[in-house]
Amino acid sequence: MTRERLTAQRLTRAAAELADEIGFANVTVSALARAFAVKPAALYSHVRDLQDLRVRVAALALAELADRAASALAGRAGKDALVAFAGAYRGYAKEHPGRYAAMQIELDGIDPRGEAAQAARRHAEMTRAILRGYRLAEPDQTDAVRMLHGTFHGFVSLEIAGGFRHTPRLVDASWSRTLDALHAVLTDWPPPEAGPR
Amino acid sequence: MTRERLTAQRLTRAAAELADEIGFANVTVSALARAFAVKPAALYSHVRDLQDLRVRVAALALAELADRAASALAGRAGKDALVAFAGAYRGYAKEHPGRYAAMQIELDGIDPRGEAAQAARRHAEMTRAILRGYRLAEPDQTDAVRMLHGTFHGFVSLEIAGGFRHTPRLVDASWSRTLDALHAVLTDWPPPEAGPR
DNA sequence: TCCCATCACTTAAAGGCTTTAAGTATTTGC
DNA sequence: GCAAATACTTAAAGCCTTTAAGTGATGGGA
Repeated sequence: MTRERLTAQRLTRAAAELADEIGFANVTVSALARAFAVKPAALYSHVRDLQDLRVRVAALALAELADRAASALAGRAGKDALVAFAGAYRGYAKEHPGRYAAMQIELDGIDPRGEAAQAARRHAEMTRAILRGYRLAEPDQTDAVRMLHGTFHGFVSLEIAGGFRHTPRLVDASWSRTLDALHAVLTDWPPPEAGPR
Repeated sequence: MTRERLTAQRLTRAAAELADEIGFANVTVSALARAFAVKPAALYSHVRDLQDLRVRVAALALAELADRAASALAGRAGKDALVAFAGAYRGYAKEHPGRYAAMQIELDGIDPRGEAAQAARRHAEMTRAILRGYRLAEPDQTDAVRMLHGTFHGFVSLEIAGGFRHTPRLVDASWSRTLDALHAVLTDWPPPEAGPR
């Protein structure tokens, strides 16, 4: 019974699977060891500790999402690109809620040369690429990047958390109209202090 | 030494304090018991279990935020109301990161007649009140409520998580411009499929 | 081919967490 | 002033993380 040897990569992938199945918060060294029919202590040769494992899952998810977003973006521009990128984001989050949750961990003390930080940079670059279609100059571009990121993340995480389930309106429809609204406001980005009224 | 008796309310309040200090994820029955110089088991007369404690903190936070938002909204309308509401939301989240995190727990299996669900309903009502200034009919109103909620939550939680710290631009400025953009798009809410280009 | 070192995992153990059950002491109501 | 309820402690089981030491298989060198 020469079972497959453990590696950090295999552990990370399995942890990501587990996260989608039982929730990111329930991904523990013990649970992962059980999945490999191995004692918990065995994992510590491959992964520093639980925190390390979780950061690895976050990095995996970030990279996967960046890949998917890049594919979605390929060959598109303008509103098309916006919708495709947003769709990739939302689709990934809904297919992989555990991985998505992993991405939300504090990325503060993370190695800026690590895979996670690199994937995060790819995301930012893609968002800026979308905005190129709208001809926004700095600092408007940065503001718009932040607004887009915030809107995507906020909408999707409220949707996953069930925050929209109390109103019958289809969430897909609201998502679509939210993208229409974002497109409109990017097309005609208002100057500062557009004035009340 | 007649120390103050424990109650669910006092525990909840202390847990909220603790959450802001050490992070919501680190609020445990043990830590809370320590704060009261009491054995962990003592808490179980007042609170069903850890999950119950956490839901109580979430409900407290939701109610506090609803109060603050209501004050901010009083006597305002139009963009003024939007900015005040959003400011209350962001201010609360930044002052009380632990409580804010508590609000993000799955509210799925929650008692719909409980304090938490009630506070959530107050939030939705206030958001709709803001939108009254923009004369949106259903289903646009629901879509806009979802977009606003999502944008506020997403922006603020990315900010707290440190997602904006890699660009020098002041976050306050981006927040302000994001509100300008929301105001603009609410003022001139685009019809469905506004068409690419 | 044999041996030895390394590797990959197990065993063992300490310490923290949640949660229940049973015990004790204090307070409360009559 | 006494009995009963209350409020907390003690005790214990079970699960978690993490480190250290142990074991057996593997594979490279002679």
